[in-house]
Formats: sequence, structure tokens, C-alpha cells
Amino acid sequence: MEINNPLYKNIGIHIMCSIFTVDKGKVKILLIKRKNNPFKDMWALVGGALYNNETLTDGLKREVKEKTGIDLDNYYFSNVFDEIYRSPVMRMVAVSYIGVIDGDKVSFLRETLKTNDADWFSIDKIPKLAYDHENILQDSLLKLAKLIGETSILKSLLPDRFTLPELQGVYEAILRKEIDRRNFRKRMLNLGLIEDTGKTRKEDNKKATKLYRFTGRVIDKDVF
Amino acid sequence: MEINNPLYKNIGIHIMCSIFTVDKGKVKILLIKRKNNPFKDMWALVGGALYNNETLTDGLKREVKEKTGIDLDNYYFSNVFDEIYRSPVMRMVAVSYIGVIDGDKVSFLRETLKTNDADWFSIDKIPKLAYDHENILQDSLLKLAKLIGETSILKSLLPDRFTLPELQGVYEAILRKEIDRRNFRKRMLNLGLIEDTGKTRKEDNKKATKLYRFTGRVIDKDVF
DNA sequence: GCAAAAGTGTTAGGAGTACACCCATGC
DNA sequence: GCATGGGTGTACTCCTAACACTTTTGC
Repeated sequence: MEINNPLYKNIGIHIMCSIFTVDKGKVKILLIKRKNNPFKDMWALVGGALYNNETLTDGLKREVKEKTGIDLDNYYFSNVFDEIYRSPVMRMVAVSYIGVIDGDKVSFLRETLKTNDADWFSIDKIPKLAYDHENILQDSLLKLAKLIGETSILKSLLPDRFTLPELQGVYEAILRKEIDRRNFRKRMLNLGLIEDTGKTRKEDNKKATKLYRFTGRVIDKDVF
Repeated sequence: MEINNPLYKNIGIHIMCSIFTVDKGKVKILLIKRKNNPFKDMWALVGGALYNNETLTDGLKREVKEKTGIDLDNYYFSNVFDEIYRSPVMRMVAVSYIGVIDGDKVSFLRETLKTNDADWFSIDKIPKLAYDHENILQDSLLKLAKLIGETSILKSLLPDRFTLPELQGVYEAILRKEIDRRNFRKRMLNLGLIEDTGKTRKEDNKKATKLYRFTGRVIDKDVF
């Protein structure tokens, strides 16, 4: 049967995850250092090969858990990478996802069965990466900038209730531009991505600030 | 080496293509009838298994050529389908694309090595399809409706120079709604997807109509 | 009182939507 | 002259972008 044609057997699937956080106005990416070949001792995105008996997102969660100890539950599909020699070992097609977590709250493992180290890297200072991960990362950054305008992808980065200046700081870090406070507020509330909780928070030496929460709505404009 | 773990070997990749046309106000999909098992004698989307030595889009073009004789050059990524048992033969992950052609101009083969028949089906009258192709098709229809607002995906359906009423008819068929003539014109020109050629066409018994062409521009709005 | 951070309102321009009239043609 | 199909303009609303002042607080 044609399905046994060796030409299209033994293709593997990588599930990759660009795990982002934003810390002090900087976007950071969680990288792991590989313990094994290929690309032994090099930094890499989190991810690995899909098993036969799991869906892509099951594999994604398993790989993230195995290589970082993190339980990822906020992720979005990003892209497919199919360059023929992107893996030196065998033909691997990568399906990439984007995850966002709060780097201050979520702890990760420095070492696992397959990793020697793990750390957050500012996206301005990325070391040389294994495979085509640099490519995947850059693509994911563009996608992240899109997703924050259409989804609640940032909900796992901020506390349940957050202030608008906090949220704006995250947007400015990801979009790499300053945004007008008044327009930001109007736009965010108008889009319906967030809503007023009616509560406020009082910091040490500041005016009380209003608290908002994500609605979970997804923006999907019609053509006509 | 872990890459030899049988758990994640032998995954296959399907590349699927929903090939659409619009004919007399109806959106139609090109289906082929399978000659072989699994799903022998059932209608199916065009597509097949990726070879180790080709990229996804190379495989896409090869499969479309093999099963329909068509040289496809206008296609867009659509989605990934990863249900574990979507193929009864082995684990197959499908990467789906959308193609648009002019059904009146492009001819296709009724029979090939792997197909017994091929035909256009109105999307209102789809036969039972092999695999999860019904699912992929419905998903592709939604994506197509998005793509016509952002890309020049329709350029292969219309002649190089086309009239606005022609284009509007295609939009209405895909979006399944009527659109105001004046607003359609303003919006299309404003978006920059099409441009005035400065020429007109004179049909038999009609007023001369202005001709437009696609610009190839892709609409990609910024968040802020 | 002054500096820092947060909140709010106004205005002008551009896009979207709804809607009505004129023009060319063939019969 | 009338029916058909193609072309255009206006008014209203809404979103966006630019921009300035007031409030609270701690020092």
C-alpha cells in the first residue's frame, strides 16, 4: 500500500513553544540548554518531538512540563516550519505555539532529564539557538504582537485584577512603542478585551488605581 | 538516542488542499474520488502524504498535480488537524491549505493513478467525505471568508482585469450576504486590495464598465 | 508647593453604513 | 420610454489620534 512508501515515512513532528513573559518593560523568552545531541549544550526554545498517541496540544503541554516543570495552560497556535533540513537527525516538521506566563510567579526547573539549564533572556540579547529556533522565535514575536490585540493571551501574565497602567506597560514592551494613556484606555474597553471590575487598589504612595480583568473575548472582525 | 523512541516515529503528514471556485454565484469545491483504500470510492479533498524530501508547499503542488493535473500557484495556509485517529492507517497530522482557481478556465483530470473521478461540488451539496475532510472543508470555508478581506487570493479566479460587479458577485457568494454596491467599491479601493486600471470593457448590450486589477497587497493592521 | 502617577474630555479626521439619483444601452 | 446594469455623492455614526488639565499623594 502506498502508505508504506519509504519516501513519506518517518517524518517527525516537533512541537515548539515560545514562552514569553514581560518583566520591567522588557519582553523575555524562556530558553533551555540542551543536554543531548543534536545541538548539545546549546540554548533552544522549549519543545520536542510529538508522540504518536497525543494531540499537538497534549504534546505541547507534556514537552513544556518535561523540560521546564511548568504547567502551561495559556497558549496559541503560531506557525508551521517545514524546511527540509531544519533537523540534522531526521526530517522534522515543527508546529509552533506561543505561551505567556508570569515570570515572577511561575518557577521553572534549572535542570531536567534533557536540560542542563533554563533561563529568561531579554529578546534583545538572544544567544545562538539550536535548530531554526531563532527563526521560530522571531516569527513568534510578530505573532505575539498580533495576538495581544485580538485575544486575552496576556491574562496569564497579569494578576486576575490589574490596573490599566500595568497593562499598558506590557503592551508598550511588546509593541515596542509608547501609547497614549487616554486612547489606550478607550480602545481596550471599546474592544471588549478587558472590563472594569468596579474595584480599586491602593499602593503605598500612589493614588488609588482602578482594577480591570480580561473578558476572554476574541476579536474577529468581519470582512463586510 | 531518544529520537529513536518508537513512540514518536512514523508519524505521517497529510497536506490537504481545499480548492475553491465561484461559479454563477455559488462557491464550489473540487473533490476527487479515491481509487484506493482507505476510504476507497469515497469523495475526498485533494491532498495526500508529504514526502521526506519536499517542503509542505512542494508537497501541496505535487499532490494537486498528481490527483487533478492542476498546477496550483495561488494558495494560502489554513490550519493544522491533529486528531489522533483521523487516519485509520497510521498517525497522520494534516496541514491544510486553501487554493482558488477559475473553474471555467482550469481543466482537471477525471482519472489519475489514485483517483476514479473528480468534480466541482456546490458547498451546499457536499457528499460524505473521507477522513476528517468535512471538518477541514468547513474550517477552510471560514478561512476563505477571512482571506478575501486581507489578501489577493481571488486573483486566480478572476481575469487579470475585472469589473467591480464581477468581484462583488464573488464576495457575495463567499460571504453569503448582499453588499451595497457603493460601499463595496469604496471599501475595496480604500483597502488597497485592488486598483483602477484606467481602462473599461464594453460588453454586448451593456454600459461600459471600468476594469480593476489586484494589487497583491496584504492587509495587516497594527494593534496600535 | 512640587513632583509623580492616575484619571478624564474634546476635537478633528477617516472609515463604515445607509441610502437616492443619474447615465448608457438595447429593446 | 422603459428596463437593466453601472456609476457616483451625501449624511450620520463610530473609531482613532492628537492633545491638556485635574486629582491624589508623599515629600
